[in-house]
Amino acid sequence: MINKINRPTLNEVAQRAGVHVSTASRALNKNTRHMIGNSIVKNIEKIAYELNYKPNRLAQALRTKKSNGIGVIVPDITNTIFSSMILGIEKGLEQEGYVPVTVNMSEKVASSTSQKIDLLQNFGVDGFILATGDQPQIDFEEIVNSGTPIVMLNRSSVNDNLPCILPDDNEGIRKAFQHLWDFDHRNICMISGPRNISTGISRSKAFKKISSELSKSIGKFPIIYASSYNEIEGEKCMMNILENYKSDITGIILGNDRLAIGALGAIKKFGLHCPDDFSLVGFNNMPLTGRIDPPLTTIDINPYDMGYLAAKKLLSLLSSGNDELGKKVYHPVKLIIRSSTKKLI
Amino acid sequence: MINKINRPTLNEVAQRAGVHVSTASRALNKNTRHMIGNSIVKNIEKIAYELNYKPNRLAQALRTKKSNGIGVIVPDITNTIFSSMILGIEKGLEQEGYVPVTVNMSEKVASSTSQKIDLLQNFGVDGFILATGDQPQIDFEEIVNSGTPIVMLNRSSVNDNLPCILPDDNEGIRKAFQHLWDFDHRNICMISGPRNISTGISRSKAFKKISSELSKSIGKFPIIYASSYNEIEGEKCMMNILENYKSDITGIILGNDRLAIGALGAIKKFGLHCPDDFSLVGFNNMPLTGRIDPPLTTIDINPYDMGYLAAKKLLSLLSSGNDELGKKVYHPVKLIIRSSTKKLI
DNA sequence: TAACCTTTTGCAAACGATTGCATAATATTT
DNA sequence: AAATATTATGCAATCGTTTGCAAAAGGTTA
Repeated sequence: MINKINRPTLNEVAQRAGVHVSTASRALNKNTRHMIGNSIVKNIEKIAYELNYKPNRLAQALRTKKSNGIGVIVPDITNTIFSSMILGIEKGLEQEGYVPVTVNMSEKVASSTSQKIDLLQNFGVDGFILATGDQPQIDFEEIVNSGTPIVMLNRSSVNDNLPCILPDDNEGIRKAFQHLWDFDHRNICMISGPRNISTGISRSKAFKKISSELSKSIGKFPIIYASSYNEIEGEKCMMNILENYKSDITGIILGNDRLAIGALGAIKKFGLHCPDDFSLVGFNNMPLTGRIDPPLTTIDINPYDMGYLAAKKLLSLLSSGNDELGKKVYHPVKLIIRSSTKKLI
Repeated sequence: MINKINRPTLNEVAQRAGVHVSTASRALNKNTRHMIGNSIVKNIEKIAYELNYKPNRLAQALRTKKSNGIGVIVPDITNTIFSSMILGIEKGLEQEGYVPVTVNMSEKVASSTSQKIDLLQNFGVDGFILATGDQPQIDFEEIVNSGTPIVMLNRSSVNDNLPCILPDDNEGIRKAFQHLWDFDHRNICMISGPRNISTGISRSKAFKKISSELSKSIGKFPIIYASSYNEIEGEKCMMNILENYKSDITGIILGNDRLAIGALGAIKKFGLHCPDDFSLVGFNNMPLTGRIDPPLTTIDINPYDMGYLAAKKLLSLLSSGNDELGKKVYHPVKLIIRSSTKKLI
């Protein structure tokens, strides 16, 4: 019923130029242009331009098995961390003519991730960037089981056989911890993200490692695990601390900023004050964290750059097949000191 | 060099079943299944399942000129308003097997929007949802100039010949205004979004209309235009008010929440207080606006629902060709009263 | 001038599905 | 039983590109 636009085809261009379609194809393609006589190339180019000819990517993809599309899977597009990553990916891909095709995992679980991968494969994507947040034990390489290259973003692969771009959680937690330590805090606790999410695991692990290194047995360093990465959980966990550890704890490192925002709420509700009573350090440096009360000290992970890097890594995999950038890249993080931390008096 | 997975083709399925590929095609297609003998259909289905056959969408799209992809263009994916819309779109499309292919406009301008449209058309998308933020005078219908249906989201079309889903800006501003009025504010000003963005235009227009209706010449109702929708501009505009209108103005309606957050910063810097000295009403109900200091009174536009609606509208256009839902849909908005507004003493 | 390269172009087969048309097989009517 | 209608299947073209191979045209060498 709805008839689509009749974009000019290569055939039409060829006919106007009085040549065979294959000649036109070669003339318009950088790698085969040299096979065709110079004046003919010029003529075909002129006609293609006049007709505003654009190759049909579907037909190209079908023939060449190369779609110039990259499948991107993120857990939640409304989380600015991930949307910034997508922006970086888009930027990184566009120079080579690739386009990200993004799908969202929102509420669904493991089984559905492979469905999404399936869907994207049916669209003929040339590669994947997976920033899924779920259990690290799923082996995506097996799911894709083909030569289609994969880059993991913001999470590591199950048996380290896929390249990945990760925030340097270890350094981030170290900087957060050191910052509190420098402010004379000795009883520092962590409200960590869930144990079934890769960053939840790595950040709490880093906390354990660094606290044991730095403390030399002075101080207490409990970890409380939130069951998900949101404000409500942050508030709940902070309540727990206020009720059980109140007398000791003065410094708190949060698994991400959303937990920190929730914790801030709990402190306020309890009639206490940040940073006077508690110093808090978040993670991620989400937008607006500098605008809340108090402006949050946090770890900046630069998700845009991470996305950009992931794109570049994937492109290098696509062109060369081998990955010059190394398997695992820990992306540097920065401590952003604002007003939620204070020197202990 | 990289060899893609050999997904089973329809031909393979057909061969195993001992039938011709066309028979297999018809057997697997709902609309043609009745043409094929029952036992053969069963057998083909069984084999297709065993081989995990999935049709190659590229080939399908090439043949049928229907890709099941919907092109979505948004101005900024990192803005939660738009990412929520995308989520809604995704949800709305998925029941019919359509998938959104989203591209971002970020820094680029008009000329580039048509480039993106071009790109998406080369991917063979069946329809467009355009949530671009730029000048309303661009006629997208002309750019697409074909039967490909378009739905505008969050902005209206140049000559009202495209269906669109818009937040009910008029109602939103009315509710904001009425709320301040009920709190005895009589000198109410607006810090509006830029004049070259559709919501900037419609919201300031609504403010003018409602202020003149409601005031009966009591009070002052100036409008200040921000040059873009961000915190820095909000701060700048608020500074302007603090310096020039300080003595009169007590209520302020902001073009969006980001402007409101900036304004809040300016008030603090000036040593004044919200809501004691100024009552502020934002627009959009962005995440976290309930967590800042003070929690922001704002207008909720429910971008997820808007995206969902846009998807449904597009689907109805695709299937029937005519748009039962009406050309222009104003999506209802809600006043969310928090703590940035206060009764004038 | 014959023999042999090079360079330039066209032919036709792919890629993996869909679909109008023809035909074979079966069922129904007369 | 013949004629006709119905149902089930196969054939082959098609969508718009790309690409291996063949062939033609022109140039060089002996």
